[in-house]
Amino acid sequence: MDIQKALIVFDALSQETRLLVFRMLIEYGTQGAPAGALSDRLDIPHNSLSFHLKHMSNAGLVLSRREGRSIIYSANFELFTGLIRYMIEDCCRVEFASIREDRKRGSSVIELMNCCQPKKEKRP
Amino acid sequence: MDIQKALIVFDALSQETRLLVFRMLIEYGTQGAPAGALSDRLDIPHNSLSFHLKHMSNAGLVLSRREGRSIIYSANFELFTGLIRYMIEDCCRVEFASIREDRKRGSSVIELMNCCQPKKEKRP
DNA sequence: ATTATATTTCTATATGTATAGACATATGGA
DNA sequence: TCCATATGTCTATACATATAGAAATATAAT
Repeated sequence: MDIQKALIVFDALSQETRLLVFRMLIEYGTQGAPAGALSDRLDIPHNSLSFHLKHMSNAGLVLSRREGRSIIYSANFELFTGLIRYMIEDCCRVEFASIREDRKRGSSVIELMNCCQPKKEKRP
Repeated sequence: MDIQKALIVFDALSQETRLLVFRMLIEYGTQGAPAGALSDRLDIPHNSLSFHLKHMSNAGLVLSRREGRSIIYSANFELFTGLIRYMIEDCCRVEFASIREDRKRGSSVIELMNCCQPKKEKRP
């Protein structure tokens, strides 16, 4: 993940309909759900939803496949976790967040500090 | 962090100038940097930068304080880590990411699964 | 083949956003 | 007070985006 890709993904996540769709797709897991189910559940006209799904698809945030008459969309978890890694590695300081690989478990372990309000020092 | 707040922060991060500014502010740590330093280093007219700093400030992504003639901006790390927590808690499945509190260390520990091939990049 | 279903594409329109010049405000120093 | 410095606000403009009706495409069922 580089900054250009991160911008595209942040943009895809910065619109209410799209974030709602993404969260809903997460419920459906890797199996995904047809566009119509999302359209019905979110009460969004099918053509408007199609516009946003295309936007998310271009950003790589969702994957799609045809099954009969339906097109099944699913969340791209790998891209999403890639964005989280980018945020830790490129947009955080070690004092606030660190990341290390746990190869045995095949995972990245992130430690996020519970920083209180950054202390403002008063000048005499 | 709720969905409305997350949308505002994603939006603030979805524009190149703003993401560059945020990353630069992270370099400066909690101490921050005056608007002019950012304007100079990024070669952006001061009024354009002011527009984006105001945008980021409204989103809560940066904090500011006056020091003499300068206005010092700093990254709001707490908000940023709050967004990461939101992404894990509300936008991920347990199969792909989990979060737990380590109260002794005062931190949240996130485990991100490497869905496919583990990709590791070192920060400079 | 014809029709119904599922979704996308086309189109127009309304709204939001980024940019930068010109001007305004706030502070500190001479 | 006057001036330079640092930053913000106003304004116009160009560009991007969201929305939804209408039409088009692809598939399945009859």
